Amino acid sequence: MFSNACEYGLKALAYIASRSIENQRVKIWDVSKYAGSPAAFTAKILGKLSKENILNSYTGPNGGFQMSPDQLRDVKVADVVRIIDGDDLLVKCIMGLDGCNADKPCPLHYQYAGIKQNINKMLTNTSIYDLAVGLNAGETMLRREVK
Amino acid sequence: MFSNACEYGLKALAYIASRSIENQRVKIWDVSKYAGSPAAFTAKILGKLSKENILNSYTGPNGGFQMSPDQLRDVKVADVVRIIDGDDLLVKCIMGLDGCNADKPCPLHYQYAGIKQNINKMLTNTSIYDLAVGLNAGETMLRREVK
DNA sequence: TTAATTTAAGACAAAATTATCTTAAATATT
DNA sequence: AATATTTAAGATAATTTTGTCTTAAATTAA
Repeated sequence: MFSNACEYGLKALAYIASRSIENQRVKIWDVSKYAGSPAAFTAKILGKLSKENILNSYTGPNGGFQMSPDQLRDVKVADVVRIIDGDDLLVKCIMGLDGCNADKPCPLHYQYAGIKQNINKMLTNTSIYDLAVGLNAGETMLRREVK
Repeated sequence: MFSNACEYGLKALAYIASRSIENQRVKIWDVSKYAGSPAAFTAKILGKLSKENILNSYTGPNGGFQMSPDQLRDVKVADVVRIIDGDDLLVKCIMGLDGCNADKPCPLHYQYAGIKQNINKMLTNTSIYDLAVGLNAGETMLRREVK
């Protein structure tokens, strides 16, 4: 479904958002620790997302990563998936048939059509903020336990 | 969703099944041509599937690939996906959270639960035969046009 | 201005995936 | 038996993904 990079990116953002809601800026080691993702690799992913205005990064002491209220409000899971994995998951035919549609369907087209629609809904309707609130409420988690 | 290898495998099987229904055995070049997949790579995938009794292969003149009536009846898309891609798609957490469940859910758990269930249904309820009948009826296709 | 902290950027490397090519084995036909 | 046909198996290679390491740049504080 998602690539490792995308999973890391979403988990990192969920954590950063959960702290941003509390007006906290977090460092890459914190992110790595709480999201359970390799620090250097996650840093590279966050750099890419930062360039795309998904979150903000700051160098120097008191630096780190943070999401603005605007970003918390606007960024959807779909935006992150598109940046990291491209839009295959949102648009591609499940059998890889180029130009698959209701007129020229692949053999799985109709079985998959509803699922694809629901995946699109999930990705476009869920914001990073939505991922974060459950974390802060202790209702959801990013890893089994924090070392 | 599926790997390239899995897409090739499913398309190849759909074509082989469509010919097997007509009691025809097909050669790898035919498969490659009609499924639009690289021949040598597809052959390797079919070799693996053949070992797992998804279809039968025959060497020599009049050789090729064919599915038996039993295989046509019994083989589900899920079987093929499991052999080629493993069972991640059927069981894994969308965020990669180890041990994600309703008690310890990842932030996307509830949004994804229904989708995951529907993916499982699609894969376990659809047989390779189902993929083939639409092809023979001219209702579905495996590639834009055959060169 | 110097030193410490933190992310940025890119080189480097390991592993997985995708793909091709060559040789071997099996089978059928003559 | 010899030959042609076809898949099997494994070597090889290219590409992508995953991941680390080093150095640079930015920022803060003393």
